[in-house]
Amino acid sequence: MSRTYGQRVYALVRRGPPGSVATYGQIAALLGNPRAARAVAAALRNAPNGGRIPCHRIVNRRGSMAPADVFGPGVQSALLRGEGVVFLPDGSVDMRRCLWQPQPSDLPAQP
DNA sequence: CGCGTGACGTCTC
DNA sequence: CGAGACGCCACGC
Repeated sequence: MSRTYGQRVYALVRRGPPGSVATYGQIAALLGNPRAARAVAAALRNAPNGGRIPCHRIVNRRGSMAPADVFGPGVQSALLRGEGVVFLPDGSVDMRRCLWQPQPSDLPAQP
């Protein structure tokens, strides 16, 4: 089945555990293209929330989250806080502590 | 069917 | 070390 880039992104994002966050570039790199961070964002932008995709766990490389217009005013930060994500005084996520570290076992099997 | 835009990141000068 | 250009995918017009 020809899976679109978004489908692969969704599958990987779904593996992200609560309390941890991942970056666009990280997902793209895991897919094999570290320069496809924008593609990840494009896919998540149209990600079907009905598919239970924790798109709110994806933040940028600096730990800043997407504009409030995307999810809502302070919604993403509230969701992350509810999961136990640690925030820094400047309002960004503490990547040093909450960055998702995927193990080989958590990654999809290699065809 | 083609161009421009957008939740980004890496590479090059 | 800083700024600029390119790359990737999906969607709207």
